[in-house]
Amino acid sequence: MELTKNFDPKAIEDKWYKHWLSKRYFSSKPDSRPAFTVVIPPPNVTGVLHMGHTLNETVQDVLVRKARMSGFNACWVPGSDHASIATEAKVVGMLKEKGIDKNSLTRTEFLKYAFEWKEKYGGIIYNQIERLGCSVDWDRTTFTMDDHYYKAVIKVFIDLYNKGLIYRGARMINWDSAAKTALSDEEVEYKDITGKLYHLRYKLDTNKEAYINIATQRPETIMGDTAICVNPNDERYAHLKGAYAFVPLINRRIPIIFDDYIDINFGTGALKVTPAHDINDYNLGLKNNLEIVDTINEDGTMSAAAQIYVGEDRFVARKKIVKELEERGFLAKEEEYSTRLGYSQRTGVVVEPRISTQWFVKMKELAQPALKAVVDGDIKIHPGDKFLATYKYWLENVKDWCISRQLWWGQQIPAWYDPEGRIVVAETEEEAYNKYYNEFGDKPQINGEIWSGLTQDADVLDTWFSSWLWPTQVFKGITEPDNEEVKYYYPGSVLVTGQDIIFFWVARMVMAGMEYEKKIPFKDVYFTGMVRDKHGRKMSKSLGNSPDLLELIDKYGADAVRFGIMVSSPAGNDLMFDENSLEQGRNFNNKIWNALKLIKMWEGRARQLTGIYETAENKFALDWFENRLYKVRADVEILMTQFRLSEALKTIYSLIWVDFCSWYLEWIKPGFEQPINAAVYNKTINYFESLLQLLHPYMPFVTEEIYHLLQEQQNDLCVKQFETVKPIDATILAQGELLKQVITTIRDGRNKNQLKPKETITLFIETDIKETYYSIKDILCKQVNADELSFTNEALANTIVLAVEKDKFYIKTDKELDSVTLKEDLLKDLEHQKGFLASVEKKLSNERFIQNAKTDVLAMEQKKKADAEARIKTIEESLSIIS
RNA sequence: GGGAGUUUAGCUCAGUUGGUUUAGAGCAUCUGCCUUACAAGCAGAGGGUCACAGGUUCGACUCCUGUAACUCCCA
Repeated sequence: MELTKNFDPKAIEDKWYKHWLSKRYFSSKPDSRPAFTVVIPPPNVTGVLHMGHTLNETVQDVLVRKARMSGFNACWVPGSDHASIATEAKVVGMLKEKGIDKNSLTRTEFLKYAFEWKEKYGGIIYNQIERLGCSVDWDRTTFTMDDHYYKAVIKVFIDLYNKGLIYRGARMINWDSAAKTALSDEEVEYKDITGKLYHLRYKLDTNKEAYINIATQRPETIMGDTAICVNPNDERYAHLKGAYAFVPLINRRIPIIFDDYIDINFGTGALKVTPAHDINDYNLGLKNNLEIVDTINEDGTMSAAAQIYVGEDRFVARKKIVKELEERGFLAKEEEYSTRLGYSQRTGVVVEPRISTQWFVKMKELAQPALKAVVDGDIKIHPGDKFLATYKYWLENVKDWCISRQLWWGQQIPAWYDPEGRIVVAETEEEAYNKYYNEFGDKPQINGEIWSGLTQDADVLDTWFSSWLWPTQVFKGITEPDNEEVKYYYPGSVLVTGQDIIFFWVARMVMAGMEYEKKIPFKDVYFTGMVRDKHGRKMSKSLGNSPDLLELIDKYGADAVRFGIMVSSPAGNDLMFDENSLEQGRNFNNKIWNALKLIKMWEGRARQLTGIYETAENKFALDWFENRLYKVRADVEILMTQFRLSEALKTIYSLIWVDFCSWYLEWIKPGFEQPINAAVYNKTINYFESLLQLLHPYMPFVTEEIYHLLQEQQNDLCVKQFETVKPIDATILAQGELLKQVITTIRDGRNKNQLKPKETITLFIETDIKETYYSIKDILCKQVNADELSFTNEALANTIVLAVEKDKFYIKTDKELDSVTLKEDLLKDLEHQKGFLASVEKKLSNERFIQNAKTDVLAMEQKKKADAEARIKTIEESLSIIS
């Protein structure tokens, strides 16, 4: 069989993914094995996978594939959420292009368009997950607007309402004037900006010539002013008790009130109170029974109540009002002012504080068990406790959750109102009627006529109000409580997600899990960092620094993308994404491919040759590598349970590239066109298979392909189970290290003396432990291109002298030697060793050290001292024979 | 303003209860090699007063205090 020069990912990725699917390796049914359950953090249907998702999905796939190969029944549930605000905006935009106004449609008609849109674009994400090689159970794909899921959300709403944990009320909420909906506190992002502080003159009615100056950032809201407030301890305003002032431009007469909430030192010390447009003013208003004048419409334009500039956008109105205030002498001064403004996470517009009647979830009660689960350690957060404090803080200071959204795309709130505003909450309209009848007695009468209808709340629920049920409802735990699947798969094993949604999603899932399953939803939470570009900037559409996933896969291959993103992703830290690391992944693919090519060259030459297998160097190489393999297997096992996935990958990478390719294969490599012993060949195949298996969770495609090219296989690597790790022989590992060190030292000596790789040498070893070299001397000769090796008991003149540990090596060659460099190197080493010895001796001559240090530490120091002295002696002897 | 975290080689990071050869890896750099698996490669090398200043200790990258810079969260 002819193998291509380089590995070509394109040729095999699709083939293997289809093969795995056809074997149904990714589909899971409850059985006698322990479950390993992961639910995908549902990306929203409007999007494409960005690099953050790529990191996230890769981490999950590594964990899931590893579990599947380690005796677990691995179940990874894919899906997406409906993203009410974002999707509705896209659908409205799509309709607009078709010349259709949303308001001209009925709710049902609109939803039909929305579902069509979802069918068309919602699959993009799934295709990307597939291309990345993710081993998700596609039969379990769940969408938060599926029928059963919709029912679950409604059921939970009703249940919490009946428990008194959901209420409806008028509150100051965050209003998104572009999406025309309320937002939860978590959906507001604050940014520092430089604004302006306007000092305005309000005429007092005590004296026609007297004014009071107030400072405001929002002059367009003065028409909503219903008071001016000053601090009762502020002497400047003490005389104004009981006084009134007039709002500029509209001349409303408003009282001057006193409250120590006011900061005397801020602005002018006098605050205009606009209860409809500021949360603090709202509270002041409640306290002082002030009127609420709402001057801004839901689309952000000035309302009729504003009296002037009606219909103008709030920011346009601001400019015009400032101009008019200035012209009419009400503007005392303007100053620069740095402040923070809230922006909508979804639409980016400035959030408008607005009084509005909305639905809320009481969070205090739900938060308690969720806090306890993490504090008690039932749920472990990784890495370390980096995010524990954030989680705790939020739950300890949690505020009620505004869950109603003024949209159509989502679960419609199951509340019905009569014309007097009385509420019943029920699953269906019919049930609502019955409930209403039961609750309020006879059918209500309006204007003496029999009343004929209840109206359902037009709003839908926050998308997170459906996502928080994800770990249970993907197994229908809400709609069919205690069913076999939820009993088997819940709680999940690990949740992998970004630290940015710790409140939105993670904390709330724990709440829902504790409330409805009475159990935590997952045992471990692994937070990935944010993906940045190589300059450390956030990836964003506007910067254009976010690469296209499919293009990257086309260019480097899925395995290389997975490698690149995992290798540069230490747990929890931000990841500086750099295409260099993908290149490294591609090179790694190629390295493994070439190891395959080398071994395949031997296939036809593998013969049972008497005596050859049992040569000492073959046996040494085989034993050494076997132990290296076990050592790394054990290390990787530990690293992975600690979620140190990046380190585990680096460890495997180095085992394959350095230990296997650079050392082991060179050691067992037969001479040019020479036969190889069949036993050595077969063991090498087995080692290679183990390496591929170890790497498979990270790079599934290339490993599966090579696994099958190595030899005829009865199974697939994808589901090949790991064998238990055998005990490790530390002695042979140490011997291997010594051998590598000797080889490297001699090669360095060759290099420094400009010996060409092809020039052979004669090597002499002066050592007390000759027997150590018996099993490795043939490897040594091969690796340093020595045609002759012998032992000596004395220093040899006119040779290159090198020292490793207590042993000395003499290289004899025809070439003229660079004794100056040689001497310099030895002197440098001598100096280093002497410095080291001094530091050890200093320790050992300290009485308090002798008294306090543990015996094994003491013994170690004494050994260090003896070793250092021996090395110094070796080096000095070597120096003495260099002319 | 409050809280959390980070600071180790040019870059990205390890360094597990303070002692393990006077700090490790990958990438990048430099030198030499087209050696019959691989130039997307091979062989070798150089590079760090562990942010700064104190303190605890026989001993500090590791523990404590302070300072500085950066990042994130909250108001």
